[in-house]
Amino acid sequence: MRANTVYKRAYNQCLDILAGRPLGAWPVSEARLAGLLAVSRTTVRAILASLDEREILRGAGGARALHRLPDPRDYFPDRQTETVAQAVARRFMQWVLEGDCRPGQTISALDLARRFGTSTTAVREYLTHFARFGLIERRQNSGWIFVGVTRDFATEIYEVREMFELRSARAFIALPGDDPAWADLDAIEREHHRLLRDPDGRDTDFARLDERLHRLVYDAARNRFMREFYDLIAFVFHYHYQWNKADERERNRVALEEHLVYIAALRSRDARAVDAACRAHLRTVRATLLRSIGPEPARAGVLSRPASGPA
Amino acid sequence: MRANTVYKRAYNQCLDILAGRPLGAWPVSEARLAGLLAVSRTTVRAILASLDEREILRGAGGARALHRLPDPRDYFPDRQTETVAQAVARRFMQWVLEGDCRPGQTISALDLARRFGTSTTAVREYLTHFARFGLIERRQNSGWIFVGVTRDFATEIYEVREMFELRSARAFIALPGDDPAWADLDAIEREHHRLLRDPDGRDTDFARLDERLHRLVYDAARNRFMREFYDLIAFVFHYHYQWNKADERERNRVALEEHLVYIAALRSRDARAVDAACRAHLRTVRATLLRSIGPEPARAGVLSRPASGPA
DNA sequence: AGGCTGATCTTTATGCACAAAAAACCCAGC
DNA sequence: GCTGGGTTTTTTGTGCATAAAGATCAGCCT
Repeated sequence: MRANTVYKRAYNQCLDILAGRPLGAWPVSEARLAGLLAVSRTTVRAILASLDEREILRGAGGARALHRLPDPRDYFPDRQTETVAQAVARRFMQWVLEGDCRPGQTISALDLARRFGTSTTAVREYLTHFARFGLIERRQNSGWIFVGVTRDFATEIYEVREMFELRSARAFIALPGDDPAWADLDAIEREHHRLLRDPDGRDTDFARLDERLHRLVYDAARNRFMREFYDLIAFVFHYHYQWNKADERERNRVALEEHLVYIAALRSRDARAVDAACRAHLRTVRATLLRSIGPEPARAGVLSRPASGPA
Repeated sequence: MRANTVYKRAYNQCLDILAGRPLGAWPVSEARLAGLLAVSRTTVRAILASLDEREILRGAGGARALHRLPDPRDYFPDRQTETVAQAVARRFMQWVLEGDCRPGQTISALDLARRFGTSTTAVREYLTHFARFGLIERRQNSGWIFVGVTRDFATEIYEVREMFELRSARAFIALPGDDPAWADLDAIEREHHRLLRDPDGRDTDFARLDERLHRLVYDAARNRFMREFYDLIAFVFHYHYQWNKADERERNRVALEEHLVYIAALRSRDARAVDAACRAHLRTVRATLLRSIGPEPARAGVLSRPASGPA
């Protein structure tokens, strides 16, 4: 049976709104509340009915009034406000990143469904969606194969990334001076200096900042294909990041320095300098990734072994 | 209930094999037959049992013998050998190309399921898969929207296409002289001359030849992301081709001429000439596409007005 | 030994029917 | 034109049946 997560999320959100209100009249129409919570009126009615039953609200229509303030026990726990699809996505990522999953390994949808406590349909839906990244492949009537980030995969992705990012950087320096992207760039630069001064931040601080900078550049291209491609890059980055903790501190420092050169080049609007800084940085990043993957095992053992049957 | 299309397809294929055999001994092991038909031994066993029941085969193991030749009535009709997934894909394409679908229109999975005579699950699976092209978008808890080939979409796709194709063409001219791609290129060139001499071929002849040439170039990049991107280009090309029949003959002639220049440049291995020819051709193609889309209605009505299709 | 065959058994993918959640629709009354 | 009530449709998710793949094993022939 389908879970009513939309209702619960919207209900919680509604409590937040009410929490800041004085007791008494609160004449908000169903339609207006629906717009506010970004849900349908059907859901709003369910919420109002529930609030009425709990005697938080009273009356109807223009005569609706806030009767008592909500307290923490009125809220639904966070766990219950997550869609099944979201839960599957989260748990799959977690499962992959925990490393139970090696390149060339087969993935059983049924097994994942049991692991995640959902139906196979939910898992299947996620896998078909995730397959767009090319990290998993479907074997007809058989199952899924985790391709993983092989050496070829990494090389190919970085070939495309270089093209896209150079192009985007060119578009970036062509942005008008009053474009909000420039302010974002300033903020990002400040964060870089902060992180360089205090390198003891959490692991994810650098990763997040890195993504923020590159996405900002990518967005300048105003091209949905380039933008979407960055989703893949980001995943590969995080995936690889999880696996290669060696020299992490030093690597991050180098990357931050390169970013600062890149940022300065962007601000100078000198196309040649931008190209150089971008190329240099991407070369470093690619080298790091390839090093963490290690040498390819003679091109044979990746896909040939698990394919014992006629597939 | 799951349909046994794999079995039926393999069964038909098996009849084909038997049709060319003399009556008498036919000692082919189950495992070998499984490899031959590219199915599991479980399916082979079902096929053998069926052939035995119909008295086409007799005996077992080394003593298996062909008792009578199969006749046309033994075959399963083609209609039944198609997977549900394949059927949905085919019928969706047909539905889109028939033009029941305008940019900005919502798509109901339930409606499609009824139309195609399948379950909603099959349709959903296909839609999530097809969404990778960006031609349709999912609205959470609501449905799908057919984005279609808008002016922005076309501009963005061609920006990427130019990057990819220039890169691929560069890779192409770096191929060793004995690479089979050169022979393919020769064959494609001959087809071009044939089509120019006899322009009364079927509509799809040109489309197919165009795809063959461009895919050949793309493959030279040895990059899965570029290769996959061509799937999208091909779809957009066919989609648009369906809608713009004006000046078709003349457009095709121009394209064929440009292709010949492109091919000559590739064979000359002159990077500059290749760039020029490739750029010139892509400019033409993009202009054609944009003309067929028509002017964008002031950036506002894209999603609000269901009218103003690509025709 | 070791690979092949045929038989039996187990597991997984595929596809559908169905239930509830949530959106979308219609409509009278103000 | 907005409000709120009732109704219809669609999406989301689950459970389940069957097709098909995969695993296991005893016998048999080199």
